[in-house]
Amino acid sequence: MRAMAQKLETVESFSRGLAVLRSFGGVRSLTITDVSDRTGLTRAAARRFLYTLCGEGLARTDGKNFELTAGVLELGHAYLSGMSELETVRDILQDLTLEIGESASAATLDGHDIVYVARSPARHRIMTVGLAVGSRLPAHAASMGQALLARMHHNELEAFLQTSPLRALTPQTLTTRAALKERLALVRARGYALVSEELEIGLRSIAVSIEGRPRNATLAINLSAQSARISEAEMVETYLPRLMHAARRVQLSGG
Amino acid sequence: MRAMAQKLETVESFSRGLAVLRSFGGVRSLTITDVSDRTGLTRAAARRFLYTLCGEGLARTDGKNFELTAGVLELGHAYLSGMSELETVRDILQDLTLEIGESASAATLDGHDIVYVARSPARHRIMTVGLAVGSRLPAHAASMGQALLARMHHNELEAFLQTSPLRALTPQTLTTRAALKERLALVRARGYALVSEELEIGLRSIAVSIEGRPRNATLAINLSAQSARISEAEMVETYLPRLMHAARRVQLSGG
DNA sequence: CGTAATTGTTCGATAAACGAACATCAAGCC
DNA sequence: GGCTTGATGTTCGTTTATCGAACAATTACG
Repeated sequence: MRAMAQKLETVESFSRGLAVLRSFGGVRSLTITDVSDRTGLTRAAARRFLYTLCGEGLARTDGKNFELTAGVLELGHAYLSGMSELETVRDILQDLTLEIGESASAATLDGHDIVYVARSPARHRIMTVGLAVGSRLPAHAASMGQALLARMHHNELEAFLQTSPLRALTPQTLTTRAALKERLALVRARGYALVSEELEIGLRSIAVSIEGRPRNATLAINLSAQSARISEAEMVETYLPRLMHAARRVQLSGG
Repeated sequence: MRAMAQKLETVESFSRGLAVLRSFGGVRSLTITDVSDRTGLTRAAARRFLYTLCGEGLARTDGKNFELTAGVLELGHAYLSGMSELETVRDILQDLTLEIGESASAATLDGHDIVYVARSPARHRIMTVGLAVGSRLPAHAASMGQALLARMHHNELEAFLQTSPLRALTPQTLTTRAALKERLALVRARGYALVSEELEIGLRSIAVSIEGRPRNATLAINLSAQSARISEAEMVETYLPRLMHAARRVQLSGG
């Protein structure tokens, strides 16, 4: 798609503006010069885009510092509100959490990452970084990522592997194409992805993909737990049946 | 802020692009002509912006229909990730839900709406429309909205009332400035906002705002229940103490 | 099949966006 | 306090990015 953009007319100022919006990631407040540094735009350009965001109600300024407003969430909401099945997915995930006492999530693939689209957290946090809708994690190291990659057509998967860094997050992360391909073959054979300590030390999760969805709207759901609390065998034995039942419910709901 | 934009240099193409992005709200898939109709842009302009979104990985197309991708969530995430206190807020809301068995939420004001920034849903859904982070509701009819409006400075509140439609969502909604002002005075005097069936028939909720936050970063939390399950008096007696305790925890956490 | 309407696209013209230069502010030193 | 230097914010003539009218392609209907 990025290659495609080379041949078709686009609006460069829109891209630049989006870069300005993204430059707020992780920080609350930025000056014109901060944004200029983060985006590579001139201060004059950064200023114009920031004032545009303010004019749209997406940012505010005290004259020196700029902050995004909650109105920005409306942009993400444009995507979520187009997914009519998402309410049902949330309810089903919540049932899972009540039943099992562990966090349940749904994610889709975007580039080399999974993106969380729904979450039902358990009371006890198990990852060092809190996850929310919109959070991204490297697909190769995440159970939902592997479940979705396993379903990709061969050419698509090759393209993914050619361009994905396969970064090591822990000593357990699969960082070679051969290792990941072997794992994905196993995922395909078993019908689920089980990931232990590849994403984070102490984290184990199991995922399945939702069948019957269009190729460009794939979705996976998972359950995560601390690896000290449950063995792989036990996760398969006690979590997997319920997870597959939930997946079936999502599928039957038109999800 | 919108008036301010008249005097300052902005990038009109960025605004137009954002309008294209927003035009996907509520639908999954749009053609060039659909977007043109929804935004008032020419088909040629709509096409350029759509292809820009595709080039940024925020949309994809089969050559005819365009859909947003999950990458759009990254834009909303730019706002959420700048709120360092949000993880703690989520945890605290979840404690509330576990304790009481009802949905707990946090929201901020944006224009005439509240915008949900965190949610801990109860198992039983109580509103006809599911809420998620990024969901917006009219502030005047929502308990968190009233809690936040009650804390506004006089001039600010007057400006809000001058421009807000005060739309009736139910026969109980407060739709006159006088009625709303009277309610807000009561909210101020009591220290909490109690809203019954003003937002939706069958829905009762109680909210408090978080003290000690900067004027432009106000936050409120609430508990919602079916009005048939709990009376106003009982909500005040059993929910309010816990809600205020949670608010205190949020405040002390730097939230 | 032929016609009309609708939808998607091209490219010369225009005006929107650009950034170099200027103005203002802040910090440090005497 | 005054002066100098460096950093930050802004202005406006110039440039080029974006524009939409007109054309091409596709679809729908009789």
